[in-house]
Amino acid sequence: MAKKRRMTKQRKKILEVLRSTTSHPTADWIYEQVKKDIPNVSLGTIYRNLNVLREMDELMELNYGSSYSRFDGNPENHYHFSCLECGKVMDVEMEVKTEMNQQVAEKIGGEVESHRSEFFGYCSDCK
Amino acid sequence: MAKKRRMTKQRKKILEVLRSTTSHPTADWIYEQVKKDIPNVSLGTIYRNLNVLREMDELMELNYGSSYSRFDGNPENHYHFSCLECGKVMDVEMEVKTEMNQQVAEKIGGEVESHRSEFFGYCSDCK
DNA sequence: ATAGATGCAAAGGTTTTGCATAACT
DNA sequence: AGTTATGCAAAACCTTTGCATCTAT
Repeated sequence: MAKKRRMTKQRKKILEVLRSTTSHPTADWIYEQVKKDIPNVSLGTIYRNLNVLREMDELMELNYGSSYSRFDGNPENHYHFSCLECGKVMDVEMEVKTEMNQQVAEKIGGEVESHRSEFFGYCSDCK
Repeated sequence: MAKKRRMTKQRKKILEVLRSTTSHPTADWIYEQVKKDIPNVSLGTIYRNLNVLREMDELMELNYGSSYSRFDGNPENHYHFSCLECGKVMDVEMEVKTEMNQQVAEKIGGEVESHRSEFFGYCSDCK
């Protein structure tokens, strides 16, 4: 059976930070924000909680190209756009094409639960 | 101007390994294969060449979730399926929906050059 | 001849972990 | 009380890099 989860002040604050931005922050940025409230929080705690929260489907982990992950506090499935110039990652407000899942399931002869898409190009500032 | 590239035996062998499989191998797996022919090849050379080959658009780098990259010797844009049970990554033989790029460009007010999609679920062996 | 590539080993940056202690429920 | 989480620091992990040497063109 699943483990019981406690809502510690660290975990609560991490979620709060994630929910209050649409900037898809890195673990380190989250660490810096949480430290403002809980000065002696450790990076290990940030990583442990990000993993727990991902298992709880409270966030999405993104990793496109860069050597570090970014985290998205919006657990609803949605698409992302990544600027090739400035590296910014933004949400795309477009409905997810779930019908593609069925098409792929037929192609591979398996079951498809979800998909993710990332778009690459130049944002309005950089183009 | 772009650098001149040499076709060393290491680079040639790495490409050969990549082209001869559809298994989306890791750098380490490629290293093991190349070592069979060139026993004293170094991992650094594998990584350097994978980066060069990516710049030359001879391969695609994939990084979904896991902590290490996988490489795809098929440089044509195509979709991938990743099995949540066994971790296998396979190509999806379906045409890329390029019309989505334009839709996203309008949403974000920028330019979109490409997109990639990964489908998640259970393959025919695991479902 | 010479710019580009290699091998080796060390360094790099991100993420995970062991352990003793603290704190939710 | 009991078990889950934290802080700290060390370790793990994948990838990159410096440097002397080699090699493709």
